[in-house]
Amino acid sequence: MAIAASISSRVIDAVLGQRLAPDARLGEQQLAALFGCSRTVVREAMIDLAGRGIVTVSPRRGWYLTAVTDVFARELYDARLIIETGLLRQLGARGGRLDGAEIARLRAHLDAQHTAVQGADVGRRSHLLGDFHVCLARCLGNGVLAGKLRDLTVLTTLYTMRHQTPGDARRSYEEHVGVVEALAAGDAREAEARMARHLGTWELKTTHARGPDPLEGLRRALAPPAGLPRDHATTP
Amino acid sequence: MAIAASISSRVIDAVLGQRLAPDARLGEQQLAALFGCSRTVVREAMIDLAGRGIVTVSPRRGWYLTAVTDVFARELYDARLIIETGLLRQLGARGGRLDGAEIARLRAHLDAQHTAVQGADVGRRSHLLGDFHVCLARCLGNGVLAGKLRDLTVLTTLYTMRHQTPGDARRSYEEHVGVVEALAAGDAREAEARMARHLGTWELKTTHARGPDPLEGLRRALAPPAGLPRDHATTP
DNA sequence: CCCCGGTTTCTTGTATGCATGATTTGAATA
DNA sequence: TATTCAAATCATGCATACAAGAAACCGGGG
Repeated sequence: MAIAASISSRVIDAVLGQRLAPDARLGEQQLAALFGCSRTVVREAMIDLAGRGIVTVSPRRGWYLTAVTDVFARELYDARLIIETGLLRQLGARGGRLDGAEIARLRAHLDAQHTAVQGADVGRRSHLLGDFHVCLARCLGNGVLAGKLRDLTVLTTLYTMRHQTPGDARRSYEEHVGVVEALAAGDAREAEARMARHLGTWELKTTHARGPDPLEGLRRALAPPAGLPRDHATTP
Repeated sequence: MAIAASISSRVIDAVLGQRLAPDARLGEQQLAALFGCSRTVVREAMIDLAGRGIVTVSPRRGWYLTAVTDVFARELYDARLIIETGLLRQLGARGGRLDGAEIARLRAHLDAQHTAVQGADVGRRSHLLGDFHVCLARCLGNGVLAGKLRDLTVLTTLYTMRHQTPGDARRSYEEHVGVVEALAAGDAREAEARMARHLGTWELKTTHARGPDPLEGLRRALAPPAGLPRDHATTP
């Protein structure tokens, strides 16, 4: 059964690292061959991932990474905002603060993000920037919400890969630093506000891209080249 | 595959209705016979439930309903508080209010709770009182968090079945009424406060029962009868 | 009476085989 | 050339068979 968990984990890593895009096909046979096990084990992993919303099964057709719709993405961002600010708010309400070891862990994570942001590996960058939120939630002491947040982060990545946001990695990193610094200073309330702003800007970026336009993909792909006359139109 | 979902659903219903207690054994063979399918399908349901934390597998021994520990229960209550108050806070922050249809749905649910609280079916009572929170979350428009909340409610039930709280069903019902009335009046902020108080009292009830006492169950069971002399002690 | 060893039974873990249905391919036809 | 229909292909859905390990059971010895 550890094999199934490993498959799930590898798929999640691949998504976070942007090596797998939404609608990517995950054939049972292929994964079985790749991991040297039978379809039964692959199936367990797929069912697990499906329960977390990361893959979707089309009956008798196959398993695919879920394509996150706009309205669902809105729910995702709402959920993340509620969970992450809620955890920080709770820390503040209880007058608690993170101990040195946890602050150190967060700072180490920030260091990794820093080098990744300066590097060229866009997958690793995305992975670390997303994983920071999970790491923070875990430091805040709630494993249940941390686990859910990991799934939400994966789904968020699946969404942003399509609607490629500006991807201002540097800014995201700096906002992460701001949150950790507030926590290190023992100011949980400020950390909460900064996190709300951090997630809020994301939400805005996607909000302007909303609107019921099911032809978004086609429209973008088939848009006429700007500035060129339609010199090969079929109906003049 | 609909069969597997049905099995999961039936197990969840049984827990919410307190017809299955923690540590209850869920044998693959027995469930297969009961649902008229093969172990393969049962296995899918178990894996799904395991991913949601509702069942736990002991290798080569069997599947059991998870026994929620005290520290984990604390996380559960924290998570519920964050999610439920967060949803209400978000509604207030956006200045929105529930429309008539949703208020009506909540009121209908309250009616069902009312009759159940007065009735004798303790299972149905527990089921409805727990389900109210899920219904509310769904009315608040976030399916992701509503789904997670359902799982958390199941786990909460598994915990309270052991540490039988006073079970003040009437009071719970009245607090639910208070939340819905605030929502009907368009006062999301008040609804949030009432929900926080509602969940807070629960948390208190379990908090006083906390403390690292792994012998709690034994101690309670083997406590000497008050007032009676130990006239049959083995060592006089 | 209690304890210890082997055996038996019962459970899940994994692989495999067949059924079913969706998709694609191909040729025949208007 | 475009279209339609049948057959082949390929994927998952489900059941079953076997392997492996855990717990229970039973007999013998102290």
